[in-house]
Amino acid sequence: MHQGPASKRILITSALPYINGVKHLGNLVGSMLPADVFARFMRLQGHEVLFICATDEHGTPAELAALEQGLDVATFCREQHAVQEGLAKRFDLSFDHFGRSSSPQNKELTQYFCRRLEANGYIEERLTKQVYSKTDGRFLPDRYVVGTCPHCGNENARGDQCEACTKLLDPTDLINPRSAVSGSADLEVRESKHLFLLQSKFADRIREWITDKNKENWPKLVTSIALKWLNEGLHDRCITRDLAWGVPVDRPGFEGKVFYVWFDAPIEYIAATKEWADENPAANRDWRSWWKRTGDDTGPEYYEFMAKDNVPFHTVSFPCTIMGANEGIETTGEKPWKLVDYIKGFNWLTYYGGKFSTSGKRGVFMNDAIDLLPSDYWRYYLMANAPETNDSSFTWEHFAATVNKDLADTLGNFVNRAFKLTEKHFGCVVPAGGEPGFADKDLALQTADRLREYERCLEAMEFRKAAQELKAMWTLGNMYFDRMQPWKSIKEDREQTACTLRSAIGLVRFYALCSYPFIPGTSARILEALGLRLEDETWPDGSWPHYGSESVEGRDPNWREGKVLNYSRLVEVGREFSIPGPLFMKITPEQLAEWEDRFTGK
RNA sequence: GGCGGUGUAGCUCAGUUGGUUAGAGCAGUGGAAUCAUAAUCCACGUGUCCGCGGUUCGAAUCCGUGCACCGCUACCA
Repeated sequence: MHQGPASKRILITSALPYINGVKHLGNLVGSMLPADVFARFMRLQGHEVLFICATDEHGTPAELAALEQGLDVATFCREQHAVQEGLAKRFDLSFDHFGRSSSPQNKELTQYFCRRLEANGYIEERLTKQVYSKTDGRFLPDRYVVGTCPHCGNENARGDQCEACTKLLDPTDLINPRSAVSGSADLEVRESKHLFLLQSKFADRIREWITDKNKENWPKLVTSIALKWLNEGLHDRCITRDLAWGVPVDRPGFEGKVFYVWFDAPIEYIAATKEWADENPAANRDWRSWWKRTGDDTGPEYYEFMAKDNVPFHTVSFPCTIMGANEGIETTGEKPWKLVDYIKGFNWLTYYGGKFSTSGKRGVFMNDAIDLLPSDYWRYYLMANAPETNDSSFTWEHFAATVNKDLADTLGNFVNRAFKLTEKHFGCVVPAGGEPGFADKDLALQTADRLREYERCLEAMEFRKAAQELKAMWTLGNMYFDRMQPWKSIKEDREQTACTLRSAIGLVRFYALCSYPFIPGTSARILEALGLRLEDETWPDGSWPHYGSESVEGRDPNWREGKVLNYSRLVEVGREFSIPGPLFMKITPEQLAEWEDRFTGK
């Protein structure tokens, strides 16, 4: 892939999947997958992209999951990281680096940010009271203390809230409190010293930042969640915990304490970039250049992808960390750290209208999905139905219908009929002869309009609409076939038919490239059938063979220089191809029934 | 309890600042075609825009209210 002259630097991060267990399709479509589609689009356009993700490894759930499996937490995390990295590969998630929040780099940077914040007066020591379980030998987060609700008598109320009567609770409100970890009732309240980040001091600055002009094109979901937090009043936030697993607090009197997972997790975006640089010293990767503003220049464009549960931490908490650390940073000879330029937030993907649930094993998980079907099936379906402006519902019926109709029947079948028909009459060689006529130019113009809209949608990260445009472009190929009827014209005009089939094969190459962000595996298969390599390809634009303005001018009010591609010249005459066979297998009614049954929906 | 979101065609969803006969895809019905994975293409929408009330020349859109579902409520992440 070539880097164009107008090349931009684009930093993309996906919300970090939590280490605890395999992620489900909702997690995938909410951050990692759309970020990947965007990264692939931008790379193919010739921009310099750095795409960062990592596992979020700290926190109580990781410790407890390790305990349950009889592993020490470090081993557990190492294993689970490998599992998630393997799944990311199988879904063709093209991270430049898939890091770990437990890395030394993150330890170093987390401690650094805390020091910067303290230097600027944003850190305060406070005494807190917390429940300690002697049997478990640990402090318990509020919701890991269970007992009888004083309001409704529910015997399994959690220490933060009773789920039966929805009343908010303190762990000390509970009658007969016990540990959710061991069931032990041997609990006591102990005092503990902790660090607080004085977020309340940032309220005005965060509000100003979130409401400035540049945020007007952010998803409404994102700004409204941020404003909700601001309107409720920013609380100072405890950023340390009495746990063994995490980034240690490097401060006298804080031995045995670690930073709160939500403090160190976003910093891992930066730390993972350093991991990426450190893993290949010979490449001289300048990780700071991705995270620093440089003089008047604001540095790279930075995009974050996440589901709505993550939005507060990326619109409020992490920006506080960055803003607080940046104060007076010039005096240390350092440049300021970058704030995010665009947050793409997603709603929930539901499973038959209900919640995907890891603990309840409800829904479809990445490992199960990828064992059933190749990644492109999932990638296309999920992005075409991404929960962008609203929650959206996964059902097996809908999934099967989409795969069968769009991928197998519209795209797969078009590619197959183009290859098969050419083979039948000319062999597996791109045929010579003929000249494009009215219908060819009509196809080119219509496709150009679709392509322009498709590009606009992808740039704007409107993935659902982008998928619609993509499918519409595939349909134009089928329409072209039905209009030209090469199976009929071959009997009267072999030259003209050669041109038609050559154009169809040109369309095939075109589809391989423009579909690449969504279905990279299929793109690769198509290009391979044509004897082409992705590394040599570019986004279909003016550098591709196109009609000169005189050819179509006067007929088209939407004429745009260099964008109306001449499909009869997209693949050169005489090039040999192979027939890849069906690109997509249809999902049968039997499979559908079996999967619905196995993944207990409804 | 508080806050927020959602409720649009059988299904999944779009509907920019209120502006003519409310949209797309799928499903369904009819037709054309037969190169292809029985795949394609064309045509076809009488929808109390959740209910009620209000503002307005005009409301799916704004306001009030009721109902239903969902989420968050800061120590799960």
